[in-house]
Amino acid sequence: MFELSAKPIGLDLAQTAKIVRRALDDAMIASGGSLPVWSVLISVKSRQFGHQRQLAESVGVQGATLTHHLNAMEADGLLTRRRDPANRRKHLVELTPSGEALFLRLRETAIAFDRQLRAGIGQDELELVRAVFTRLRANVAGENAEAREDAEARL
Amino acid sequence: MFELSAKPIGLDLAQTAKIVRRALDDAMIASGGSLPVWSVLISVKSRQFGHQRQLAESVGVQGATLTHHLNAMEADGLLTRRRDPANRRKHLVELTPSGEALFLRLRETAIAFDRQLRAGIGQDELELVRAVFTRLRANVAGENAEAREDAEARL
DNA sequence: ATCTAACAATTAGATATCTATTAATTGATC
DNA sequence: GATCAATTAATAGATATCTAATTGTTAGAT
Repeated sequence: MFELSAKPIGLDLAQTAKIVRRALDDAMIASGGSLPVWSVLISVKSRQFGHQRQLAESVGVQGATLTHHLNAMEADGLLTRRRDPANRRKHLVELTPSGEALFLRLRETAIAFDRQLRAGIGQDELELVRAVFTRLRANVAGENAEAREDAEARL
Repeated sequence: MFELSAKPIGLDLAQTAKIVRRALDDAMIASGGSLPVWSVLISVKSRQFGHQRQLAESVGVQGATLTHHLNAMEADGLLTRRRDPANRRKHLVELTPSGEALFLRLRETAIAFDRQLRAGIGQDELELVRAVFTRLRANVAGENAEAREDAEARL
């Protein structure tokens, strides 16, 4: 209609991701957490003694966003932060027993959600989708570089 | 490791969507708009004389979020809102010449972005990915219904 | 030893989104 | 015709995210 493909793949991707993310968030809330809380919990568990910089990357948010969630989770008694004695710029993040318990509960929810999510989709199809995802990310990485050059050119 | 598949498809979906969305937003900003602005512009153009309720659905946000963007875009002189004489509860949203001009500019950006995004991906692969997206949405729709029942059961 | 650059986390301020509530209008029923 | 329910948009208040600036700490250079 506007010379755009009937439905740009980026639009389909965004809408699907929004629906799925929302559903997972709902499920996590019903289990006493939230999607960001689950992301932080699994990242902390996956790399014991991780510092916040690594942690933020693992969660997939900026450092400031992580600080925000850690504040809330520390206030809720899910984790503790203390200075790394070896390098006092760094904070060591560790789960409390309460945090461990919530991790276990949310893990069940995540497993059930993932099972439901991939129902009726073959392993080969999933592999192909993952490959396309990889290509999509690579394609916009190039796009980004161009946009950055454009922006710099205007300075 | 935690009995979750190496990388849940939902996680891959979310991360890819975030990267692509961000890249498109950057491109739109470089062209003098933003992703939400582009979404509103194309939705308004697609359904001339649309009311806000339909418009919000088309954009994929809640009514309150649309109001927020319309306020900003009206302040920027991109569109006008006026009462529908036939039903004064409804507002008619229309683009100004400035809004039309921005639409044309951002359309170029969107077309270029979509071309870049799907580079090196075959039509058959895209079809399969779309089919998987449809299945993912259907799968979480069921999940949602269950969560809702759970929530109600607890009241 | 001091000074400067780099690094880690936090804070401040902005945007985008949501749900719940309110205000205005319409239509239907008594 | 008055009242009550439904509809539409706006507002209020919350959460999640970002970038930019700030604070404290470390390491390297002179």
